Amino acid sequence: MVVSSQELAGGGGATAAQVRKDLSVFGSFGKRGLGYSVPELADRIRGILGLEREWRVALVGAGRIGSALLEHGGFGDRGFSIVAVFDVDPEKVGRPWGDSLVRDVDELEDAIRDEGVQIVILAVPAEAVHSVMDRANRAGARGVLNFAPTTLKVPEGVVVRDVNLMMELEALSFALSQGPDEE
Amino acid sequence: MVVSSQELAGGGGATAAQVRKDLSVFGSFGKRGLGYSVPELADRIRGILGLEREWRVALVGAGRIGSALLEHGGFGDRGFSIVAVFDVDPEKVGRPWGDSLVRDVDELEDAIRDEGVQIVILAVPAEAVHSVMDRANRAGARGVLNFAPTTLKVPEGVVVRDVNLMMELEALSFALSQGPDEE
DNA sequence: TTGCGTATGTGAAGAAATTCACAAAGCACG
DNA sequence: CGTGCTTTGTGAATTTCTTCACATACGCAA
Repeated sequence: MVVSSQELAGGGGATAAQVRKDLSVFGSFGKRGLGYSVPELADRIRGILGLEREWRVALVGAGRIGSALLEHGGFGDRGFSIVAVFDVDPEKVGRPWGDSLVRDVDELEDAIRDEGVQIVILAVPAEAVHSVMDRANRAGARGVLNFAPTTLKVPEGVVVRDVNLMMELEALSFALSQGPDEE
Repeated sequence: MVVSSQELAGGGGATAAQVRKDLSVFGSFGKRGLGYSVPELADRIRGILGLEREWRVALVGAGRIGSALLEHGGFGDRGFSIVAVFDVDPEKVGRPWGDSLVRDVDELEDAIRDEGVQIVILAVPAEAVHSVMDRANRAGARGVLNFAPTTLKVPEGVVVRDVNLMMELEALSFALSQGPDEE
């Protein structure tokens, strides 16, 4: 099974040349006159994205966002293991969560160290984000997926991705305001 | 109260020149030697983003993602009104949801037309996304916020934003794999 | 093995975005 | 009013990203 840069481009919103150039950054694994072998391409991309290894993930905040993540599932398949879940609420601490139990957020540092957590998902209120993140970083976590509407100031070497629903809606609002009917 | 481009840049990850150039696209509202008046700037930005008007939003999929949205709140304050919630599950239809009730997804087109919905939030399984989106578009919705892991092919004039948690994690994975320890 | 059709990989050209750098403009103070 | 200090707004320079275009390489068939 084989796929051309043309086809790859068709799926997303890119051009064939774009696809080829992007892939070429990581080496040249395509057969001229033929295209890219799908299994090989998939392997290469997994390697590039670092999905070959297992990533150990901690979820902080056992609220709805956390539930939504759990429901979605499919993380394990892609190499992301949620190894611990934390909350401040004594009501929630001790309750079952997937395969494990919700732990008190006080145990965060220890757990990160003990479990070798590299990535922390922050599903906590904006006020709490900074302190949690600092503690997670100090304990050795270097990746953060942040759902709170805050711009984080992070230490060197820490990578943050923000998911901000309000911003997404605002982007829609902007795009629609520019639309043909409006201007 | 006044703020300089320098300060604005400090908050996010941009430079002062960047901020000034971006703002200048939409006109020049800043006082030389002084900076930008915060209230005026806020007003202008609201205007640019189209947040002055009310946007009418429908949520399709009364699952955890929907709950997370509801919990988050603050939409009304920013001009986004969730005017209807839909689901296929007969269990869920008829249940209360915020101020309203969950409606059957069969009513989608009618409701969009009747309520003047412009934006649809898709929190449904990947398989269902296309059919729901097509119907929403046909009924007049022009903005889509999609949580399903699918690349949507959309008609002219429709704006889509994707929120894909797996991709965010993969981006973290990639960034961490490039990190100082690794290469 | 030679020739043909196809699709990659990549320099070079072109477009877009970012940064630089500075004139013009406002405020404060005497 | 004039001098000095500050910060905008914006052309020009620079960097980054995208597209073009074509030589190169592969498969296949005869």
